[in-house]
Parts: sequence; C-alpha cells; structure tokens
Amino acid sequence: MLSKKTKYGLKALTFIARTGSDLPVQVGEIAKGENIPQKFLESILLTLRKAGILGSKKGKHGGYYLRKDPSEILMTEVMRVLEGPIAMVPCVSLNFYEKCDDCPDEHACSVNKLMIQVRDSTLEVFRNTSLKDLSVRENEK
Amino acid sequence: MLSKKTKYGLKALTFIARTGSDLPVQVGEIAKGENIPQKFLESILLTLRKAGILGSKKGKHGGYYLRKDPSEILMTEVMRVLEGPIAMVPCVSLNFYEKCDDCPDEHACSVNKLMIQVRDSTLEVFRNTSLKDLSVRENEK
DNA sequence: TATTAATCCTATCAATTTAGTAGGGTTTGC
DNA sequence: GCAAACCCTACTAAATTGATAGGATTAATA
Repeated sequence: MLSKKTKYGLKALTFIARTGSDLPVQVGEIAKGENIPQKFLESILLTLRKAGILGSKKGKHGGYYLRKDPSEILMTEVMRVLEGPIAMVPCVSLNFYEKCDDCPDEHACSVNKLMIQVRDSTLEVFRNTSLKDLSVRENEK
Repeated sequence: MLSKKTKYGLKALTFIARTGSDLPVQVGEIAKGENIPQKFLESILLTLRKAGILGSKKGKHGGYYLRKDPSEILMTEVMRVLEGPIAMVPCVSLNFYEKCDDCPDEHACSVNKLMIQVRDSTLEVFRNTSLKDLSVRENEK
C-alpha cells in the first residue's frame, strides 16, 4: 500500500508544478487545494526539501518551489525519498539492499526471482515518468 | 513491502511444488526446510486452503497438497489471497476498488494516473508467472 | 479401541508503523 | 516590530504485523 505521506507528497508536487511558475507556493494553499492536513503536509514538504527536490523561502511570501524543471524530476527519485525502497523485499533492492535472514541462497529463492521481475517492471514505469507527465491535465492532452 | 506472510506462503507453495508429487506435505517439513516458524506457517497454509489453492488431509500422514497443476496456479491469484490488492491505492484496484475520501475527481488525480501504470505493469508480471515458473531451479533451466 | 500424529481454530500479544497533533522556534518582508 | 511564513522536536492513538499459546478435531495404525 502507498502511504498517505507519499500520496500527499505526489499531489503537492503536482500542485506546485501545475502553477507553472517559479514563485514559492505556500503550504496552506496546497493543503487547502488538495485536502491535506496542513501540519502533516509541512513535514512532508520538509522531507522533499531536504532531499533536494524542493527549495524553500522563509518568512512572509515564502513557500516551496521546484529545484528542477518538472520534466527532470523522475518518479524513481520522488518515490525513493517518500516511500523508501521501490523493491518489495530488501534482498532485491538496488538502493537499500539487505540479505534475508531466512534465505540460505538467494539465487535458489523463488520469491527473490519473482520480486526482481516486479522491481524491474515498476522501475521502468518510474524511470519513464516525470513530474511533468503527472502534472499534465487530461483535457490538455 | 512484502509481508512475511506472503513471503512464507510463496516459499511454502514452491516447496510443495518442488516435491513434484501429489502426496500431502506436512507443515513441519516445510517449516524446517524453509526456516519458517511452524505455527505461523500453519495459519498461512490454512488461508491458502480456504482460498482453494491448497487441499489438505488431516490426521496421521496428513498434510497439504496443490489443488491444481503448478502451471495453472498464477501469481495474480496467490498474491491477492496472501497480500491482498495488487494495486498500491484502492482507487485503482480492480478487485478491491474504493474511492479516495480526499480526491474530488479521480481522472484529474496525478497519483491515480501513475498508480494505474504501476498496477498494470505489476499485473502483467503476475499474470505471466505461475508456480511452475517459481519452482524451476536455476540449474534446471 | 487406544494412541499418536497430523490439521484446524480461536485468542492473545509485543513491536512497529502510520497518520497525524501540539507547540513552539526562526526567518523575512513590510 | 510584527505578522506571516517555514522549521523542528516530541508526542500519541490506532492499526498492522508477526508471531505464540493452547487446545479441538480427525484419521491411520498397532
């Protein structure tokens, strides 16, 4: 299951991208527009800023803005920051690898084999989808 | 993350399939062979039996056996029984659909759009993978 | 028919994760 | 200087996970 954190984070990024401007967008505005609890959203945007995806401006007329063009913000990056590993088991994770304590031999493990396939197909979707793709509205296609 | 329940369930099914026989396999044997807590595994196999994937024989010399040929047991079925919805959000689930309480319009939702793609690519892997595929050992390819 | 070995079933539980909330501190524009 | 924004830490209730406990039921066999 996708966490609310990730879901809200994606919606917020889309919201910012859809403004189409470089001016900072305020948390309150996003929270209102996307029905997200403001305090929770604050912590999510902070995570995205610390990961280098968002920039922020403090004080009056402050807010968050994208550090790169939406077309250069790939879902692989966003998902790893918000949701963590893309793989469903650590033993097939590219960025967060960990050995299973039960499995004596990974290459003989049927779960390993299956989850590599799932990882690769999911990865292909994320690699080929940018924030720009997310932010295009249906009626603009 | 894949739950231990699903992981253990897949390993157990693979174990049974690899015996290549129709004779019931005992829980204790599987638990020992795959390093799975026996009591936990019991409850998992029970789930798989109630879902019609496994059959069981009670009493002495009892155990669990596959109800179908491994080539006919698809990962779509197994994963739905053990892990639940394949989709990462209920609003794109084919078998467990639910509307989001926040989203006013699903078709305008960027998360929805992305998660449909993930669902479809994952689904394709599961549809094209049977228990037979899982149970083939590397050196037998 | 008694014993044993297996599945079946319900209940409980500790640890972890999730989805927030609370309460300020800090910075900036006007 | 003050209001409006981000920044940061700590806490918490509810749900889920990964088991464990304890026995009820069933079937083979000696």
